[in-house]
Amino acid sequence: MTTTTAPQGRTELLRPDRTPVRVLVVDDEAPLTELLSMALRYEGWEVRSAGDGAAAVRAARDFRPDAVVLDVMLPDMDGLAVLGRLRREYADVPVLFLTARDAVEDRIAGLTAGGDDYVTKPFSLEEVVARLRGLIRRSGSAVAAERGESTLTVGELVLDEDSHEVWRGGEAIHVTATEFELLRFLMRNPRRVLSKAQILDRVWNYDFGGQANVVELYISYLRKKIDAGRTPMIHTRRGAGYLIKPGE
Amino acid sequence: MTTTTAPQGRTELLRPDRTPVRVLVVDDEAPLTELLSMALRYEGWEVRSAGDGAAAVRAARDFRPDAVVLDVMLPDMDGLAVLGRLRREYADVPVLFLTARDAVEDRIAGLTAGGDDYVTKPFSLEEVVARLRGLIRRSGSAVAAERGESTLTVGELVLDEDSHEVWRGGEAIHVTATEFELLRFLMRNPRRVLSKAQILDRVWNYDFGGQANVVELYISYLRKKIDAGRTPMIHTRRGAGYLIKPGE
DNA sequence: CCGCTTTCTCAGGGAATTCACAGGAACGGG
DNA sequence: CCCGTTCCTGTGAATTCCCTGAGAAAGCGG
Repeated sequence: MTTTTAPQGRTELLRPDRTPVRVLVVDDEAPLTELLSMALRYEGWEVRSAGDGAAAVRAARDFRPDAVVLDVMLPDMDGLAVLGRLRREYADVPVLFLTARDAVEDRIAGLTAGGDDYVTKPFSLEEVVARLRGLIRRSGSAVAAERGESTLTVGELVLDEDSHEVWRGGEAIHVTATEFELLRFLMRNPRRVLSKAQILDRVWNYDFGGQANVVELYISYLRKKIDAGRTPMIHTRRGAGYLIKPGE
Repeated sequence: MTTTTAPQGRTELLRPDRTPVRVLVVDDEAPLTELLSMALRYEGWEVRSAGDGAAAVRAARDFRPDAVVLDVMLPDMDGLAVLGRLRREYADVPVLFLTARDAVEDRIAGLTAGGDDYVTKPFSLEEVVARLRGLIRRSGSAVAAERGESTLTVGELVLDEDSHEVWRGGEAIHVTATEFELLRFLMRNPRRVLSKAQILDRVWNYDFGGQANVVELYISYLRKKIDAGRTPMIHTRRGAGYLIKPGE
């Protein structure tokens, strides 16, 4: 697990009064709450967590979160009931739902109606963070410290989180879903070495049980697409990890 | 699964004093009220809700809505009675009726004579939002922040929300009701990936319990009509969803 | 009531993607 | 310069994801 602490500067989100964005995490599986809290704090956000619906409602009342991460399955009450309660006293807070993959079809119906969003378990932290950022950005409860629209830029490399498109120097590059998430993670941490363990933690689902060399493999894929011929932007720091930076 | 929909700026409606449009939702089924409120708030509107006729009249009195969504079947009094009361003290407010599909069509016909409109249950959120927009726009109680008329345009593709007509580069294209709503949703979010779940949520009726691959099917239909031969505007982002954008 | 349109399910086929494995290359310490 | 370690990448197989034809069911207009 990751232990770094510095938040990303580039697209940092802040509340209008320049204090950190506040996020409430509601899930009954403690390890998961822990994992999420760490990842969100890493974003520079203030995090509070609750293990059941009642606690969630209480927490919301005095914490006044800017966004909520809510497991649809809770021990005491249905996630939907919690949602109802939250919305009653706190109408506009955007919610990111967590749900089991196979529950999607039926229970999710209507959840994303209000502009909310959801992620299926098991998820990757990058996914959760990206979605949450989107929700907060769009809810208008936060102010983008810099107007970054929905794109990340590193040198001549541009990645659009809305359209899932990538360009290098104007030329469009096709990337697969996994490649996209890996590249997004790299680009959100330009010039910073990311270890393979860190990458696995953030980009792959938290229950991924495969070989650690998938990271090497996908770095290799990305290089073929991003760096092919040109001056390399993706660099290896032997024994440490990988980093991306502008090519010259 | 991806991204959420963002509030559409393009055709945003505001009151003459630049405050948000106000909508009163009257229905006795709480989950439905919830769903509607979420979707309407997401449009940037201010929403108040009431569970029965008496509450509705009371709410209208101090909320002064610009439009009302009114279930024709209410526990305490007939929707018609509510309408009467509302109209007595608040003559011009446009009303969108909600009615069961098999309800007597002629009674409704009379109701909508005055420029009101109705939607049958179960409805899709896209449908309700579109109708409500139409009502508000026509009632003159709101001012279009930008003059968007009633058409959506993406590249050479034009969709008229009033007449339900579609053209690509001048050539008229016939689309069915479902195809129209899907296309409208895509066009309201150009260049943004919409997940199949999101599309199901907004375009299909809220009680649709079918296979998620209807979305694939209807995308396929639309492509045959919109993209046939020409440069494609509808794109698949494998593992993420679909998006529409100008074809060059 | 009949025929046409529209909506939707089902299932097969095809293609893109993910991932394991393994041999070879590159690196760095001694 | 040698050797162990770390990293790179080709091959191929399994899996997932997507597309679409065929046809049943439901709706609509006359």
